Amino acid sequence: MDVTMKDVAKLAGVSLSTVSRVLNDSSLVREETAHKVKKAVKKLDYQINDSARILRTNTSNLIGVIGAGMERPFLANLLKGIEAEAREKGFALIYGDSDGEFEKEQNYLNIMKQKKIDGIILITTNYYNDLLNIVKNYQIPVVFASGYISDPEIPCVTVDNVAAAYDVVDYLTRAGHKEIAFIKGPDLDLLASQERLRGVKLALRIAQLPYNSGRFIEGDFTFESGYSAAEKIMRKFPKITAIFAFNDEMAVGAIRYLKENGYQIPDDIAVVGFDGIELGKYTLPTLTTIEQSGYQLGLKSIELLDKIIAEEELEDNKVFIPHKLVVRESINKLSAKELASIKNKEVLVTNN
Amino acid sequence: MDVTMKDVAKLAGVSLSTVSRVLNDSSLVREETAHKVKKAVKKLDYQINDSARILRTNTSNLIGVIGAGMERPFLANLLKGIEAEAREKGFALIYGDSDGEFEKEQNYLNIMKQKKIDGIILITTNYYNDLLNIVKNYQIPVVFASGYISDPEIPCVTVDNVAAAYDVVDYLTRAGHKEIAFIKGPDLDLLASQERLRGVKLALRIAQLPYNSGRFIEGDFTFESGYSAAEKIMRKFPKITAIFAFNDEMAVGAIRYLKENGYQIPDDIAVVGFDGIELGKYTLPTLTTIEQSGYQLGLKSIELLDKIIAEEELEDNKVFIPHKLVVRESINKLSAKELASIKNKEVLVTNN
DNA sequence: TTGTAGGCGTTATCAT
DNA sequence: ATGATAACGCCTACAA
Repeated sequence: MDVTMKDVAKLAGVSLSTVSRVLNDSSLVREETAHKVKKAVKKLDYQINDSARILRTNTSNLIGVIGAGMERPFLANLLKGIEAEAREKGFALIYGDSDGEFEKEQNYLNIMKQKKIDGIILITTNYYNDLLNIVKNYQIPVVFASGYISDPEIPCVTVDNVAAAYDVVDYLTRAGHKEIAFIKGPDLDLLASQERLRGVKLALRIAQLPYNSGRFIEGDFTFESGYSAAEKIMRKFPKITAIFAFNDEMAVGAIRYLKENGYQIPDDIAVVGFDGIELGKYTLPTLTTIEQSGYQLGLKSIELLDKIIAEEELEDNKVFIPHKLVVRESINKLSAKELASIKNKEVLVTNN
Repeated sequence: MDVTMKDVAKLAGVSLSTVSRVLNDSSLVREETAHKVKKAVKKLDYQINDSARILRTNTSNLIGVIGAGMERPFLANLLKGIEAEAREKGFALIYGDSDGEFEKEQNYLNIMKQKKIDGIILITTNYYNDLLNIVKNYQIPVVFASGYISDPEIPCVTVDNVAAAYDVVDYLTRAGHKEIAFIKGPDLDLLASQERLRGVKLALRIAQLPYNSGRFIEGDFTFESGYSAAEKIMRKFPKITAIFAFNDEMAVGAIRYLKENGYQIPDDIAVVGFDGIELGKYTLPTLTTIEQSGYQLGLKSIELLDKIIAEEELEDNKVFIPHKLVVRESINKLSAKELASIKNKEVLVTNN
């Protein structure tokens, strides 16, 4: 078997407890003794047995992450942010993908509980309401990182999807677009996509444009679904002048369809995405989009979770990360005057 | 504290060992007793304490994954494949990103050892030689999933990078391209990028074209590096007719530069990528590339690792996943006759 | 078929 | 300042 504290104690000529004290930097140990122990640790290349420690202390320095569709660039960066900040704070990560299925989510929740995780980050949108109950029951610190959770007990970190979607439509209408179609996310997505929908509706109402549910085509956040949604849109609504896709991949898929079929972007059709993934800077035309940082989202999620685990007082358990509309080639820019009218507009959208 | 086996035993009116037997489906337990126990388990919502089990059995059903740059679409899919197959086989995942830094890799290796992982998957290319030594020392089953490892003791799963890169250049030369430039990976990447380089050199030699190291521009697998590499290439080698980028993102970055500067693709410049990420089907022009499945790569890696953990006899500890050259709009297709000359060619490249 | 008891490697509570 | 000892929750001989 592996080297244990016992071996270290023997080599250093001290007792088990002393070794333990040294390893946990207890102050009540003579420097000389500590030195002996450390030497023995190094010599034997001793590694602590985490299971034994966890069994005894009931704290694991382990954070569980349950996600879905994490191969999407935005979410891949989210995971990267989570990992980096977790490492920084001394946590290791248990990672599971739920494919958006409730059963798998439950399953991972159980596994993670069995491993005595200190906290959990949920990046999942379909059955979050059902999850909420389980999670509350489990009494494990949790942070949602996939949208706004209205339950006041549940901490979450997210972009302000309503405001961001509002900004997009607001910009488009001020640029003169009256006939806009939308590629929304899956109806199963109860968070981000629904929130963006609300932002869109709000902006349409303010601009006194009609809300026509037929113009919202369902996609699933893939290139392919953006492509085929664009096809549907142009067939059903040939008079459309702008398309707002609820993520960048769908927007890129739509652009491919449009260009393939002879539409000029932005002159015939303006296209806007959401997320601000790197790709958007390298398409032709480059992609106008809502820029938000997945990495930042991940980082903030761990930060919040860490505070909850440490039982610190929270300022707020709802955290928003910044976003901004980045206007690139896929839409026509507003004139300076038109732009000013936006800058001065009153804040119409609040965070709920 | 949580519910333990003791509580279950008491409620079911049996002893601890009986409960343990039931939970591990030992055959030596009366069905009736088993039923009682299971009822108690359900009633109390008992969850095993994994740390205690691991401490006792010294096996964790935990697999460690150390990667770098996992936000790249190909690698994100690799992780997805790993996760799916690991779950299928009853493993949970500990995931760590090394940023390609040796120190972080070492660090995670230690952490994972402390957690008594059953095996480890390494997706890292920079210092793999240094890692090898540590890993061998640790005596933990390992699989490399990022390139061919020549050390016969070390299992790995990978695409045949040499053959694939050869295929690309072979196709280009037969299509008449004599002036080809390359966007390679980081020189620090000691695996995939180096192997592709070898495939390229081989094909150039066979085609009796000169090898000119100046025509290999270093990139880092990002869009941005592809863009700026293309810029360098066109400035230094205006007579170039084809660019082969060692991954799809760099190819897309290059395409953006070329189109932005008035080059027609493929007529002025042909462009080929590597990986076959989904995006390549939606660019304009669509991207010619080597298609390999990251998901499949992940799946096979776990499959192999699982066999090693179970101490099954291996057919081979070097596993190759399939690849194929997918010709899309970014290069001109070969005529049927030219194509035939490839199909009939003798296999010039072997797997080492 | 079931129960008893010892031990996995730590930490924490007592003494000393 | 250090050491002996009892848990933590589980598995597994061995005994019954």
